[in-house]
Amino acid sequence: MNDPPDPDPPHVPGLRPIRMKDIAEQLGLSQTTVSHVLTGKHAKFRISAATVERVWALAQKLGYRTNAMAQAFREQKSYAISLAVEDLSNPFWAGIAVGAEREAELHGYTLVVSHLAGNTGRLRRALQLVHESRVDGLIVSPISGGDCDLIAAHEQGLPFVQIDRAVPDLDVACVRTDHAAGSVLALRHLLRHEDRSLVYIGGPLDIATYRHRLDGFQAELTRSGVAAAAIEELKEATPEAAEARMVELLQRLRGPLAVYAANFCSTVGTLRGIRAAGLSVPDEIDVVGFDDILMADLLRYPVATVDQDVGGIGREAVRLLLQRLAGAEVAREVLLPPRLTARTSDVPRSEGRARARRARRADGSPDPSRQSRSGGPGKNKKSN
Amino acid sequence: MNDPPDPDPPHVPGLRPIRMKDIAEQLGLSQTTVSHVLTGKHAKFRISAATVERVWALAQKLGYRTNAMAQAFREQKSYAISLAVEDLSNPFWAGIAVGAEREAELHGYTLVVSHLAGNTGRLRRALQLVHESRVDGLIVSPISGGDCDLIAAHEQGLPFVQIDRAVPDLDVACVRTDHAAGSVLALRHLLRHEDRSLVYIGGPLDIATYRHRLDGFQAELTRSGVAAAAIEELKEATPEAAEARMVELLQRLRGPLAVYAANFCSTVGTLRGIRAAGLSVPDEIDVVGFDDILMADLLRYPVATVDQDVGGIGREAVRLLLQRLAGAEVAREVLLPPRLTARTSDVPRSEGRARARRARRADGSPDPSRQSRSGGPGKNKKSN
DNA sequence: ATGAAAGCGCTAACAG
DNA sequence: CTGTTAGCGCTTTCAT
Repeated sequence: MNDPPDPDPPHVPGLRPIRMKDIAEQLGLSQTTVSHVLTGKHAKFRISAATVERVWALAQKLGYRTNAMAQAFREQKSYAISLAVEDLSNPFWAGIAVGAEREAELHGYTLVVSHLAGNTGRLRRALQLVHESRVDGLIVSPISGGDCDLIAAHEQGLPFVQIDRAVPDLDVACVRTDHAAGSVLALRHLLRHEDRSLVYIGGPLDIATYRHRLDGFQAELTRSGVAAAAIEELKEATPEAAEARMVELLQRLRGPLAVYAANFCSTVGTLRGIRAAGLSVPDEIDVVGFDDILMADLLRYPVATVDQDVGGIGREAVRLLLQRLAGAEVAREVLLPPRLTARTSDVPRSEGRARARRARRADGSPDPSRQSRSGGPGKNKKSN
Repeated sequence: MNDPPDPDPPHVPGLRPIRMKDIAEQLGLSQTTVSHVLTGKHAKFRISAATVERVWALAQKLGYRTNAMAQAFREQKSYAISLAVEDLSNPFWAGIAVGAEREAELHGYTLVVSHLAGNTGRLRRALQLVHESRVDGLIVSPISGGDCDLIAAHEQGLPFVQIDRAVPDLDVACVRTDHAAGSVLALRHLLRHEDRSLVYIGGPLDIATYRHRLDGFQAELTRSGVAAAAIEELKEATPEAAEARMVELLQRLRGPLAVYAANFCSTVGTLRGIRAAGLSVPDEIDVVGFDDILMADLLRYPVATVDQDVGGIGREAVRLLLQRLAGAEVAREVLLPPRLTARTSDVPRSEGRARARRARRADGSPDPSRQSRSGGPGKNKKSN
């Protein structure tokens, strides 16, 4: 329509992005030369400094942006990776996403997220993204029922890495917390008091995660030459189950206890059971939980927790995936060390205050304090 | 290298995806015809049923997948949108991401996430993604210091929508909770007892969100013909500030109270202050908080909360963005109604149990109960 | 030191 | 009903 009356469009805002061709034409150069300059290969092609300068200047003036779609098409690389997790709204997975996004960005990659919600259909769609080259590779946390899909995907050579959980007998890298090491931390912490009966309470042992935690606990017991008063396996990892079991346990067991509640829900249930029994933590019963996730801050229970390096899981998963995309052989398993966070009193101070800050809402207001804790990308705001 | 000795590769797994051309050649058809069939336009072009069938069969057999990059390049549409939020690891934003991802997927779009962490550099990179056509549009929650970047982006015609917060005087759609309506819910709930002094405690009023909440509260006060005993504006929205204020308040005010703690941190602080004073909720003091976010479940405080429809914010933001990308005029502001969740006792039951389930870790174990609550996409698992 | 040309996989306008 | 052709923006030989 109105093409002829528009022979010199300097920078009309939303209309038609600038292409290399545009720059070339206005400069009386070939598009090739512009490409050489703009992709930083002017040295290699010995473009004259003057030309380089002119191209740069005009590109700047016109607001040239490389067209990522054309580039992706040309190179057959989308520069995007996908993260498919069970439940993005869960702080555990969200933390992984944060770490992954950070690392991906560092390498010029974009992070696409998929919320699987236990749905194998969604898992298949996530795998599709790779097949369709919408993303170059996938980071996935295996969900129940999806094992065969992942096995098939691997046979087709589809590039992915697993996180948190590994499909049995599948030769694909997995990044997760070293749960056994976490149990070692927990036990050593509990062993700082003498003469306490040791209790382990955790989730069902057919789940590999819980198996690892108990194994680590028992191995360290052996090494320490001590015995546990009770090993409690819950049939269901819920606060209710843990609370019930704890109440029951407190009737059986005498004397001061040291409890390792080996997962989040067990921790909550354990604390409730203890409170219901009218006992105090940590004076009468000491508790170490697993996974922090805001809880300790909000409840202000003086419990120590074994915290997973969720950001690290995301970060390492991305690194592994990118290595694999680059054709390198990668580790079969990457274990990240957890850390133990001790909390001393009911009154938040120092570290406690830092944690409180993480739960605070900013909502547009400047955040006065902003320094990383332990390298993790886990700064939080906005909780109202 | 070994190209000649491989003239007929049926479906070698990871090697070279099948193109339309491959199908066309093997069938002695033109690539165009294959395209017509595979894109479902065979009716329009009146392709013979036999041909359609042959193409379909071979595509199936060869495992043809449309190459999204080529398609994106051709159509100049990436079929990806970006969600840039302050802090992905915060359940509020993560919930929005879940809702957004669901809606995006429904429309064949992919969701790219960016974790801004209050960093304007990251915001600019998020805007870059659109400039570079890596994504078609952006959903962004304005962060402090980023207003000018967003204003500039809008002037350049870059397609985006805002969530939760709106840059003042910027004519760009914003999707957020109807905070004022939330306050109405809160006040009506508190007014169910007679003879209670009403207290409002909330964050600083230079933040629009908190302003809206107080405005809604006061408007409803007027409509109800009642007066508040105290309107408390905290300088900082932290649990510590709220607790201190509450302690102070409890010394000043006599008689049964009904408190509206208008944001999450205020709620936590308020409850702590009340507990510190040895008073009981809700018998001596009734409390309505703002934003659920696991708290009520873990703390089992019998407080009601005004909960935001976080999934809905994500969903509507995507809808608006896609409409705008389709060239439609869109609403300037979309307000989502919050809902009030009442909790009656200390013992979790019915709804309480459903909430508990959300906080539970599945980790590979099958999830027995799986039905949506109130249309929101917020099924949760994995918290250990 | 610069340019011409081909092609990545797909779609669409236009012929037959 | 099916095929020919051109082109999306960019990179990359290969010439000059």
